Order: sequence, then structure tokens, then C-alpha cells
Amino acid sequence: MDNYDNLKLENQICFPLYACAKEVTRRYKPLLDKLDLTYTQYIVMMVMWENKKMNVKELGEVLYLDSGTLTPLLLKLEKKGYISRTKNKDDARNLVLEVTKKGLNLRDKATDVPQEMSKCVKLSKDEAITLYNTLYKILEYFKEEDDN
Amino acid sequence: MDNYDNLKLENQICFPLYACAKEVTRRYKPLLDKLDLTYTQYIVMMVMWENKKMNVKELGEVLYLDSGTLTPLLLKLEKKGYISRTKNKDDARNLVLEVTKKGLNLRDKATDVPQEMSKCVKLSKDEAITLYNTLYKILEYFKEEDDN
DNA sequence: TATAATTAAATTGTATACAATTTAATTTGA
DNA sequence: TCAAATTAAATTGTATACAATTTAATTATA
Repeated sequence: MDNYDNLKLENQICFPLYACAKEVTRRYKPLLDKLDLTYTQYIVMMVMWENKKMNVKELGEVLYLDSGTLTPLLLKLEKKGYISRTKNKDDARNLVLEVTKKGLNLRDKATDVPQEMSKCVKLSKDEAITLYNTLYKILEYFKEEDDN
Repeated sequence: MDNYDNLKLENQICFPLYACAKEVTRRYKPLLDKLDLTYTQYIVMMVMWENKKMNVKELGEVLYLDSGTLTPLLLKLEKKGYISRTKNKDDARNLVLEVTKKGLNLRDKATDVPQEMSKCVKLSKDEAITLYNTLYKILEYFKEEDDN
């Protein structure tokens, strides 16, 4: 035990979080390659499949991403034909994102992905639920903070 | 409950992991700006402070990063004067990384960072320990898998 | 021992991330 | 009402990440 103990990698909570997130998303790659999606594109499509229609700001709030990340990514999804991007007539500052038919078809090809991935993270049901709750607890606290 | 329930964002374990890691590291920025370090540079320095001397491969194994990420990052840390990069005489394929005096001085300026950050993630001691253990359980499983 | 196989870093190319700024559109309030 | 403030996306610039390939050095083996 020395004065620098706090600075040891093994004493950080941030590092396993960082590494784990990175390794988990990396393991999605082979599954998502079949859908021609990256991980970030996949979570964008997940939100779009559920909401069908939303603007960039709403999408960003759900995913904790800003327009700097989303704008180029959405252009790629549009190019692939999975979403459409059109200006809102009532307020031209808003960009309306909608899933296309091709985007909806993709959903059927993606149904196996979550199960395949859950095989990869070998936790008990209880452990997974506790992890899930703890992570959302942190995220919700951050969200409150950001509102202030 | 429909056939697409598995594909809902809220039913994924990967997403809170991804978002949480991202938000936590983002919150390091103001603290690390004072040290002229990015988050990844910070965890590299943490490992270097502890080990004083190692090569790129060893560093990459500890941090789950490859040379494609580390090579340019280490060049920046060298440019800032925090580490030195020299070829190993016995095996010129290895690059020996060493903390410099300036790099060691930086350690003293960094001692507050972990405590400041832990204030940011408001979990009970028990919750934090459980989270830590679960994340390392996943990581260790991945490591085993990669060895095969 | 000369070539093949292996290994460690570096390089290349693509895709995020995000802070900070800019642009364009809308809303506010003096 | 009209300039100021605000808002939503887009843009700019910097820094990761990582797969795939290349380069250079070392080791293994026929």
C-alpha cells in the first residue's frame, strides 16, 4: 500500500467498464456484418424500428449521442436505404427520420442477433439483471445531472 | 409483447454498458484536461506508472488495445515527454516503453483524479464492488476465449 | 544454413465520438 | 415588429478503435 494505490488500474471502476463495453461491441461485429451494420448503426436501427419516426435530437437523447456522431451515420443509413431523412415542414430545423421498407425488412434478419449475443456474455439471470439495474442507475443519475 | 421484443433497446444489456462507459469516460475530460491527457492516454500512463517499463504488446494485453490504437497514442505521449520509446537491443521487434521523469512527476498531479471521479459515479460500496466483480467476470471469460 | 513460419509494431482504411463552432430556422421580448 | 436569443443540424478538428495488411526481425525446421 503506497500513496499511489488509488492510481492503480486494478482499483478503477472505469476501466473494466470501458474495456467490457469495447469487447462486447467488438463481439457483435461478425453478427452485424451479415446485416451490413456497425454496432452504432445497429442501435440506431433498434430505436428506429421501435419508434418508426423521430428527429435527430430525440434519437441522440435516447442513445447519448450528438449530431456530430449521428449526422454522418444517418447519411450512411440513408445511403444503404434503411432510413429516410426529410426536413420537417412545420419546423425546418428538425430533420425527420423514418424507417423505410428495406429498413423494416432488415428487422426480420436481425431477430437472432440479441440471442446470439447473449450467449457470448455468460452471466446468470440474476447477475445480468443486477448489472443492468446498476448501469441504468448510473445513467439515470447522469441524465438528472445533465438536466441541471 | 411482440416478436420483436428481443430487439428493443431497453432489453439489451450491451446498450447501458456502451452508454455508461462512454458517459463515464466523457466525465473524466475536465479532470484530465488539466494533465493534458485524454482518457486512453490516462489509462496508458496508469499502467506505465505501475510497471515503469514494458513493451507495446504487454501494454495492449492489459488494456485490450492493439498496436493500431497504441502506436499513434504512444507517439503522442513521447512527444509530450511522458514516456520514452526505444528498440529492445536483444529483440528489435520489441519496443521498450519507459516512464520519464516528467512522466513520473505527472503522477503526483494525477493523485486526485480517481477520488474526484468516484464522486461522479454515485453507487454504494456494495453496488460498486458487485459491478466491478461482474465486469471482470465478463472480461476474464473473454480472455479465456481469446486464448483458445 | 537457407527458407519458411512466426512474431511485434507500424501502417492503412473505415467508423465512431465529441467539443466547439457555424449555419439556418424559429421564437422571444423590448 | 424586428433585432436578440434560442434551437436543431451540420461542420470542423482531434482522438480513438479495430480489422486487415505490411514491414522488419527472429525462430524453427527441412
